[in-house]
Amino acid sequence: MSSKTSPSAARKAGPEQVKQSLRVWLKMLKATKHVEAVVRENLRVEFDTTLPRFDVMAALYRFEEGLKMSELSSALRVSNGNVTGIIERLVSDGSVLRVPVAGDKRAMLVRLTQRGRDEFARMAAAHELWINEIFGSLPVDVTAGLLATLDTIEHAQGLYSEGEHDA
Amino acid sequence: MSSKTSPSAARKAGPEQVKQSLRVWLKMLKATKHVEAVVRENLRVEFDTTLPRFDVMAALYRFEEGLKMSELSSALRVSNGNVTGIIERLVSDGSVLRVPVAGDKRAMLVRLTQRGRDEFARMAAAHELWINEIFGSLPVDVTAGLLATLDTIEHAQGLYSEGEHDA
DNA sequence: GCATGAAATTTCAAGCTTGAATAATTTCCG
DNA sequence: CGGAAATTATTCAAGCTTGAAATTTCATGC
Repeated sequence: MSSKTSPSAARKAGPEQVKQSLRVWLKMLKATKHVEAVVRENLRVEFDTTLPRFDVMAALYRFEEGLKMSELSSALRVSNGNVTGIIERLVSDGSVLRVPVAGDKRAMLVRLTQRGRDEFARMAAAHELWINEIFGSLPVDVTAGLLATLDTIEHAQGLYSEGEHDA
Repeated sequence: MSSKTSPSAARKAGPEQVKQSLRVWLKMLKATKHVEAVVRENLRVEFDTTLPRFDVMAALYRFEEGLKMSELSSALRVSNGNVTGIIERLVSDGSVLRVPVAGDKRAMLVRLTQRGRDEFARMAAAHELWINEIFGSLPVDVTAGLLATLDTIEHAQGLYSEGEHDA
């Protein structure tokens, strides 16, 4: 009768653990969305631009020599077609330049114009302050712990072969 | 000449702190996007649905009696017009029902159909497991610390009068 | 009753995002 | 060389998202 051996019981997640996981995730999501909303709003009001544009410019700022479309989309981890549209608008704004790649007629190199660089430098400076207004109040040991925990999350399940991590 | 008193120096954030804030934020954003991407992909592949739809259904699941469109959009913290489109699609899927509000011809109550409830229950169960796969490996004290830290972030700057917090 | 403003919702234009399909080019190999 | 496969980028349809404008209805005060 009592021969119930419950084979998978050892590795089974308790309902309490599942709930806690969910709770943490929802809070993390909420906090992230909150910060993102602040950044979006500030970008819109102070610089009349958007977060995706900002992200693209940030990537191009870092690679002065320019990036191929495919490099850009994989750096930002978004789809190819996505970047096409954003770059299009940045080009017509005069912030980004397209140059053909020597020796490969398929590829295009995109890079910031000087105007784009100046623009982004101003935005990045403001952005740093916005973020620091939110995160700057955390004690150093807390942010250190947060960094460590977030690292763990990223590597929690090696199911997805993450491409190159940017430094 | 040397009468520079630098009035704001006392409260000035050190460049090291700003950098650390930025580092934490970028990592938090990255981790959140990673988890979100997993959820989106799983919802798409296993249930042929989207995260926004899931979010709407989650809210409606919690309020069995239904919600007004305005209540729904403020619960999800998205724009009014946004919800309209999502509900439209959920209605034509047969997952959501619209009922007029007695005594107010402007308002509409939206609620899950039985089919919608069953659908969501299955999705929610799977969702819990996905999340637990990622967060379940964290030690209890770490998740506790994470929860506390995230709370601090939400309330770091009381610049925005947050509406009602959902429990 | 009636005007005036508030509230609830939809509509709209613009932009973001994805995954799939397409097109052009390059690379690999036989 | 010449064709199959891989790479690069764009196009496309569908859906999400926003803020603003428009619409309808309600509430208030006169």
